[in-house]
Amino acid sequence: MPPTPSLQLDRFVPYRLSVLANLVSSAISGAYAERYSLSIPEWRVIAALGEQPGMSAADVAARTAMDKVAVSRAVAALLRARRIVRTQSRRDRRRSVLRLSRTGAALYARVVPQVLEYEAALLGVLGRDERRALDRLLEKLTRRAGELTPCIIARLAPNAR
Amino acid sequence: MPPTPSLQLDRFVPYRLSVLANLVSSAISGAYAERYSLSIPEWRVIAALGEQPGMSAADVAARTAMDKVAVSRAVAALLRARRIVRTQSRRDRRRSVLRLSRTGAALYARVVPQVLEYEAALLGVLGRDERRALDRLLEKLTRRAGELTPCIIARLAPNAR
DNA sequence: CGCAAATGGTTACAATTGCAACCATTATAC
DNA sequence: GTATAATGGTTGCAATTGTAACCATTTGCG
Repeated sequence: MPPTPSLQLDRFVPYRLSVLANLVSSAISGAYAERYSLSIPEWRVIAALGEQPGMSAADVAARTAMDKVAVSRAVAALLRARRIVRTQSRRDRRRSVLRLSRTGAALYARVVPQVLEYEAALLGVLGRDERRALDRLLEKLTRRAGELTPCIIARLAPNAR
Repeated sequence: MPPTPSLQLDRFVPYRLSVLANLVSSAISGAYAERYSLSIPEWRVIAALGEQPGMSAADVAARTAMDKVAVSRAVAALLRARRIVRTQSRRDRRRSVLRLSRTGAALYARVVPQVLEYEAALLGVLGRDERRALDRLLEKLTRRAGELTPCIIARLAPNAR
């Protein structure tokens, strides 16, 4: 009987999740990074705007779970490359209104099928029921992780902001 | 019929995996980072050595899916803090032999229950069958992602090293 | 109204990270 | 055997990233 409850790394779900997510992320970014010189945050912004045009930077950040600084930098790079265009909201002059440019939309249209193809290849090992189970598990775990995180932060840093 | 097969970010498994893994990782690191001033790579090295003492840096890298540079730096920091000790392999004088120091082992013993507790809380939303399903899915997807990654790399960068 | 607080967004600076080059040692080929 | 390649590990440098501070605008409230 070990004095410490034993931790087996490759039975440990957080670790396994991290390894899997990293594998998948780097494979996906391989599908556009070099080819179109597009960083991961830049791609995320493009993906968000391709799905729902007209969002502000803050909307994009919320939508993609990115940091607002990361969004700001990605937006700056995409503007420089003329892959998106930015206007100002009339109602709230702080808010930007972001859209894909023609170039950006073309890029989006080229990359989307590739990443979907990757996803299909990945999920190809799963049967219909397994996919449904995966969907459900991701949903449940993400919700629970979201509930757990602020609480842990509060517990460990009760004085935080 | 859209000209582009549509990408819905929150139906897209790679994206969902990444969000979940980030949530979980930051929650976990919250359990030791501040408290023991231990970075994520440092904790990974500790965890690997706690589970299997005597590994070399390369072994640790393989075991934890970390970059060898990251391991090297984490090892340097842990040596400075006297949380691990390093000797040299007699048979191969390039290889290091790493072990937790008494301090490191104590740290390990204190952190392990916390991270296990977090894992238990996370998995608490799942029933027995769901946990089994999760285990199986993680295994299948990780294996598949591993198979897919080199192939994609090869396809996109046929001239790579 | 008028002031404090909140929000959107950017910038500066420091800390992390990744990549390539490197040294030392060991394995392989001739 | 020696030359060459491969492996273990570290370091330097550049790029990425996170944090905090900041400006502008808007919101909430007395």
